Amino acid sequence: MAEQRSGREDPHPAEARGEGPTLNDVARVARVSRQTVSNVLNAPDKVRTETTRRVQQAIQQLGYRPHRLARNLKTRSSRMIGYEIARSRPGVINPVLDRFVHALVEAARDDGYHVLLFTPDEAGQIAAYDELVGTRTVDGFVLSEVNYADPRAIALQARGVPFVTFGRPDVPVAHTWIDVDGGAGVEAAVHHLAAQGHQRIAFIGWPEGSATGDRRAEGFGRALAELGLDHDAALDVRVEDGADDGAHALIHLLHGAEPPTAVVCVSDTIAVGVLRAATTRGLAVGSELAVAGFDDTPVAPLLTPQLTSVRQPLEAVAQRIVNHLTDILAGGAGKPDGELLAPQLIVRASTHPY
Amino acid sequence: MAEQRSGREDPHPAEARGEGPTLNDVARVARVSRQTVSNVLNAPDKVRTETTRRVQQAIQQLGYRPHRLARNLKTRSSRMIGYEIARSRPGVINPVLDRFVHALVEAARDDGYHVLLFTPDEAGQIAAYDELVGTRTVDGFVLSEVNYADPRAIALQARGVPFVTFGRPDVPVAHTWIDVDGGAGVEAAVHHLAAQGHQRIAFIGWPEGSATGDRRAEGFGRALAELGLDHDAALDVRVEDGADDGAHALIHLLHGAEPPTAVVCVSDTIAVGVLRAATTRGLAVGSELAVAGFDDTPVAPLLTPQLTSVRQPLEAVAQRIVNHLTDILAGGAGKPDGELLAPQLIVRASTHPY
DNA sequence: ATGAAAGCGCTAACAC
DNA sequence: GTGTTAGCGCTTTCAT
Repeated sequence: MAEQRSGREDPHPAEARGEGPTLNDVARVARVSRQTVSNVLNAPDKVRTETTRRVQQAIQQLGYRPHRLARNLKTRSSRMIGYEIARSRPGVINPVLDRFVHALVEAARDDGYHVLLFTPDEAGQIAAYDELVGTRTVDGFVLSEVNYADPRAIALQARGVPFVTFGRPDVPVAHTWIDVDGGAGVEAAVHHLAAQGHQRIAFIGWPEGSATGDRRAEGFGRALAELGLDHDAALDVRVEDGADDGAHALIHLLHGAEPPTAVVCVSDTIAVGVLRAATTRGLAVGSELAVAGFDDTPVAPLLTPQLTSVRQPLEAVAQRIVNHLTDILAGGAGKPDGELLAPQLIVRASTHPY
Repeated sequence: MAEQRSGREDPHPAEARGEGPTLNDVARVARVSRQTVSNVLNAPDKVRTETTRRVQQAIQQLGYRPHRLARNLKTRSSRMIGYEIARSRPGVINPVLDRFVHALVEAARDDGYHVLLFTPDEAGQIAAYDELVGTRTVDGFVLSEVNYADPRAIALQARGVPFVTFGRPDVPVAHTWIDVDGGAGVEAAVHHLAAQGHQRIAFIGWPEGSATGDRRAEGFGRALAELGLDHDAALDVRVEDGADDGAHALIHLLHGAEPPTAVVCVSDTIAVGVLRAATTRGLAVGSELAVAGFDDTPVAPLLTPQLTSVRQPLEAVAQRIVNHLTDILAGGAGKPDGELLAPQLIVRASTHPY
């Protein structure tokens, strides 16, 4: 027998649909209206304690969970953060993925967001970002490995899409960023080596043009100046990011008129090559030649000797990035802002003379 | 002046809302109904060419993109695949994250899905899966590193949630899985070593109880049997997954009555330790002691000497997993099914006598 | 404090 | 082929 009109009763109770229970089901069981249930969930102080209790119980009993899509459609937000996962390059130890992404996911979760991974297709990198924004699949982005004039940052900026970068722009602050002071990391390594008595300290960096690499290189120059050491151009070399490149660089350095007794590398990958070349040449790493790397990748403690390396506080970076981004998404924007975090030198046997 | 009533005209054109254009806007511009626009997008053959053209042009002109949330709410699917990202353990090289996750994202994208990353909170691992399913945030899951009687697989199975695993269950097929034949990988390594003339070949595996580890160990026994070699219990040891553990294991092996001339390791992490211990003892790896690892992690080619290792076809695994999962999600289920892929031995200097 | 009504943007039935 | 009519499950005015 049909109801006396009036749609009071939900014509499609959950059980009948083979789906989970809805707000309606909860409301019916708790004998309140839908909105009251919604209020219990989203504005608890608007509801009387007794009512709240009854609703909570109904929720419990039915195993109700709000339908995220429905909520998001109404709210006009996906509560999703996009992160582009880079293709892994063979022969290069990805310094970021493992720790950083996990930290990102954890931080996002604590702020009520999820992380959506994506990777560009033939349509191109920017198109991938546009697609995600256009379909409102994500609310904002986290960019890592940003470089000077990063095309992604420029595009997102132009479109007014919220994002925070891991890495800072060169222009005066235009968007919010978090970065690790790579220069300070190299500085710390050089000071550490000088404290061990080293006078001829070399730096093997990346070719000019990468923001990250250039700033680390600057730290090298700064440290030498602070220590009153000569900045010998012959001891400041640039190679691609590969172990073989590092090995060749070391051999080249050793062939110089006044070879270095210590080497700071811009990456662990390069340091691996340096270690190998040194060992091959019969140099005792640690005592005869000190070597430091950068990023403290998982292999650093596994090498022989264990590699001294500059560790980035990736967990803190991820945490701050998510905090800033969720702030922006919550509308509590404030001006774009930057934050520079300090890295930490992890000293191991490769820079110990004993 | 107000419209003559009748809601024919959308009272909220896109420009007025500061949001992107909607189906309505496109329909208005193309002078067709909403439904026709929807058909152009979802059932092109239902629409006349001429109409299609006009609609396409309107879409173009407005820069329209379907609102994913709205579509998903209607279709009752999120087109999202959940993947639990494991916390990175220090000192262990994660063999999976980098290549596998990227491949997963790429494969999912090609099938019209996105990958959502998550990690459990205090509520517990299974609770995290339940939450995602309950809120209908994801349509299904990919599980990696599954073990015997994996609690996640059991829980999802019980709830009827679609999922595919990387790794196979021990019980007769209950769900769809893809796996790499680890035993065959170890077998290949042993055969390769035997071909080099080695007779005393050792295996350093993980403690019993891990599906992956046990199967790799079985491959060792199988290979010895095939080669007619003795399965000397003293040459078949089990340690935790760490470089130090590998180093200790090798030292222990070398102290035996009849030490091995070759060692196959269940992981690259262990192999790193073996390499280190061998070098420390003055053993020439390659000629005096051959060493093989497993997983061909990014460090394998960076070690000295370069490490022979068994490489898993992670890209193919991801591809197959996503294909199966999207099939299931599309309703074209079929019976649960398994697929075993062959790994490939990458031979490098650590097992070469010259 | 609670309830009724409206509608987010889309697709699925069903008419025409 | 195309348009009309209903919602998907939720939140948000606005009454009460």
